[in-house]
Amino acid sequence: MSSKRQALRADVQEGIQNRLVQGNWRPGARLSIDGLARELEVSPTPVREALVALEHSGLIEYQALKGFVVAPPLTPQQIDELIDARLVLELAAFTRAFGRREALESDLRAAHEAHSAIAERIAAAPEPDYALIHEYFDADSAFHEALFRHAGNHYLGTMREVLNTHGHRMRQTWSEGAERIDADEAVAEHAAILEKVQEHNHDGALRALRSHLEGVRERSIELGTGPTGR
Amino acid sequence: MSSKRQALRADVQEGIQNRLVQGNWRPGARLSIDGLARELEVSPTPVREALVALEHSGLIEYQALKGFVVAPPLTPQQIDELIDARLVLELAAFTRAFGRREALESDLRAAHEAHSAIAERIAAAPEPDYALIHEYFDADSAFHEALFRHAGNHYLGTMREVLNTHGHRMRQTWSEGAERIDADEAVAEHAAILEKVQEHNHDGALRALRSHLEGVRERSIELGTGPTGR
DNA sequence: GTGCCCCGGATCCTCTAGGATCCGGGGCAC
DNA sequence: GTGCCCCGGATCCTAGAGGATCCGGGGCAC
Repeated sequence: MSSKRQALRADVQEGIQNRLVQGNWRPGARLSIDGLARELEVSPTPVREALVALEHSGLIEYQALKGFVVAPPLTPQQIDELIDARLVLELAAFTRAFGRREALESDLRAAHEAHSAIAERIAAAPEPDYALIHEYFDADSAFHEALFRHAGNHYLGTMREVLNTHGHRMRQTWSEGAERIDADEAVAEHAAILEKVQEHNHDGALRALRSHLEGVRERSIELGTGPTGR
Repeated sequence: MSSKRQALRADVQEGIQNRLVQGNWRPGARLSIDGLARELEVSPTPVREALVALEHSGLIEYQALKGFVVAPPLTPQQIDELIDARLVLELAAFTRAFGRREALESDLRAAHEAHSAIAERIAAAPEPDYALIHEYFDADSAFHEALFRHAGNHYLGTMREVLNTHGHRMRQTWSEGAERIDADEAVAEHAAILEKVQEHNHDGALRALRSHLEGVRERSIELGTGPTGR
C-alpha cells in the first residue's frame, strides 16, 4: 500500500460507487464512515473524502453530525424531469454531432451492434444475470454517449455525465424487483435512429431520437410506479 | 468552535470559493492544504474535504501527490462551448417557463429592475468598484436564474449551476485587467426579452434570448482574447 | 400502561503525528 | 561553464486518538 499511494481515495470512491449503483444498500441506509473504513481496511480519512466527492452525484446525501445516507429513490415526477432534461441535452448534442455525420454513424453502428448482442444474450438467459444486466446498461449508455463524443462541446458531455449518474440511481431502484428489461424495444428504437442517420436524414433521426426518449420515459415511469402494484 | 461543529467544512469551502471567484489566486497557483489550514486556523482535514468538494466545480484541479491548483483560464474555444451550452439550456428552460408566463414576467421584471439599477450605479462610478461589479454579476445571473425557477425541472437548474460556476471562472480571468463591462448592452438585451414576454410573444422572446446569448458570446470572447492585445 | 428522563454505545468531527513524496538549491565531477 | 547528483525543507497522504453529538433502550414517576 506504500507504492500505490493515492490510489486510495480513488479506489475507495470507485468501490463505494459500484456498490451504490448495484444497489447493495437500500435507500435511506446509513453509510457509516468508520464502518466502511473497517470494511475496506483503510482509515476513515480517505473514506470521508470519497463520500464528499460522491455527494454531488446525487447518489448519497449528507446531514451534519449524522453522516451520509443513500439517497431515496426517484419519484415518478423526478423521472419525468430527468428524461425531459435528457431530451434537451441529447437533441442538442445530436444536431451538433450530425455535422460529423460519418464519424457519428460509425460510432453509433458499433455501439448498436454491441448493444443488440447483449440484448440477445439477455433474452436467451433463463434467469436474470445481474452482471449481464449491468453490461446491458453500459452498452445502452454507450450508444447515447456517442452523440456527445462528436458534439464538439465539452460542457454538454459534462452535463450528460451528471444526468447519467441520476439514471443509475433510477435503475438502482428497479433492480429490487423488476428485472424485466424491455431490451427489444430499446434496441429497435436505436436501430431506427441509426437508420435515419445512415440515410443522411437529420430531421428524421431527430424525431426518432425524440421518440426513443419518450419511450424510455414511459417504460421508466411504468417501472418506477411499479408493476408490483405500488 | 465547539458549539458550531460542522460549520467548519461549509465555512472553509465558502471562504475558499469566494477567494477563487474573486480571483485572489492566479490560475496555476498551488493551493497548499497545510498552508490554507494555517491561514484559516483549522486543521488540514476540513480543508481537504472542502477542496475535494470544490473540485467538481471546475475551479480547481487535483493531481495526486502534488495537491490542488487553480484551474487555468478558459480558452476562447471553451468560452464558445460554454455559451453554446447555455444556449441549449436557457432556450429549453424559457419555453418551459413560458407555461407560467405571468409568474415568469413578474420575476423577470423584478430582476431586470435590480440589474439596471446596478448598471446605472456602475456607469456613475468614477472608477471600478469590485464589490459593485460582483453585485452586478449576481444581478445579471439572477435574471437568467428566473427562467429556470419557473421551468419546473430540477435537473435543468442543477445543470445551470454547473455552467454558472464555470462562468465565474471566466469572469475571474477578466478581473485582472479589463474591468470595463458592457453593462448597457446586456441591460438593453434583457429589456428586449422582457418586452416580448410582456407581449405574450413566445417566439419573439426566444429570438431575443438567443440574440442576447450571442451577444454575451461575442463580448466574452472579445474580453477573453483580450483588448490588451494578448 | 404511558410518558419522560437518563445513560451507554456508536458515530461523527476535528486534531495531531509520522512516513512518503516532491521540489528546489548547492556542490561536485567533467 | 555545464550538467548531474544529493539533500533538506515543504507538502501530501494516511493513520489513530479524543472530545462532542446522536440515538436507542432501560428505568422510574405518575
